[in-house]
Amino acid sequence: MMMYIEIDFSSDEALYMQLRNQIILGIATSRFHQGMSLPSVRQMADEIGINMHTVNKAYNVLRQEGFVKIDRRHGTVIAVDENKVRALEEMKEELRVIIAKGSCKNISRKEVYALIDELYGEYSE
Amino acid sequence: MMMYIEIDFSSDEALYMQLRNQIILGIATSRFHQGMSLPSVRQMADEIGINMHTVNKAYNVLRQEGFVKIDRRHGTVIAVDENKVRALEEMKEELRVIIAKGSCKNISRKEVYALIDELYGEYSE
DNA sequence: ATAATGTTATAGAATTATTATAACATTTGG
DNA sequence: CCAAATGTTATAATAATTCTATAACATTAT
Repeated sequence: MMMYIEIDFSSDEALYMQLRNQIILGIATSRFHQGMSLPSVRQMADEIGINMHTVNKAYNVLRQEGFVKIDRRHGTVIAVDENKVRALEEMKEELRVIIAKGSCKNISRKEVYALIDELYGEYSE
Repeated sequence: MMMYIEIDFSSDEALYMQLRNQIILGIATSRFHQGMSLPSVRQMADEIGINMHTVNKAYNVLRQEGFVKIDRRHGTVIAVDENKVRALEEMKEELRVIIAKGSCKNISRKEVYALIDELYGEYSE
């Protein structure tokens, strides 16, 4: 099954992080849904032209972050763990410097709201 | 002049990025203001116990991002370049995966607004 | 049984991050 | 004018991370 994952080999972002991001974006846009199996590490590696271990690393990051469950029987399956408290804490830390940067550049709260709305528009609802 | 920069040597984040972040946070919280000189690369390196070149790297990233100007005469000086269009574009890209992650975890737009408000509260205004 | 799964181990190459010296031209301060 | 300080550049070495390459393993699906 084709996943149509886009990897930019000239990017400075690590391949396993690009893959991790693509899968998170895929879940957010409902291309990937709860219970759906991801290709095996070997299939995914073949499809996008990278090494098996790089895929494995991405899958394990996703497991650590509560986006998939990895089971010997069914491979890697989308399974979003909704620990909202933890997710909110993580988001706050991830936003800290980004918002500081915006504040320095005189970006208002409402302008950030608008960006949030744009992005939420691209995702669910 | 003491800058009270906090570096975590056990963090997985690169030292030069930690320093870059601390300075951006310092500007956002008005600890550092427009026109203020940062310590020379050698002084800063001594103060926080890292190498001169690592500081130099951080300063050059900050210059690239429009937070300081580096002048042979006055050293490195806080000078925020307010290219708002560019800043908004950068912020949108930085938010993309973070918001996708939140959307997966059922974090609502309003909950993100609240986080933004909390963080803006820590900064200017 | 055969094939496919994730996992583990080992090894090597490539890139990045960090430190260490040293030197340079320029500019500041006494 | 002279000494000290500035950012910059060069070179080198070490460490850590990233990515690839094989190979093998136990478990599970068909």
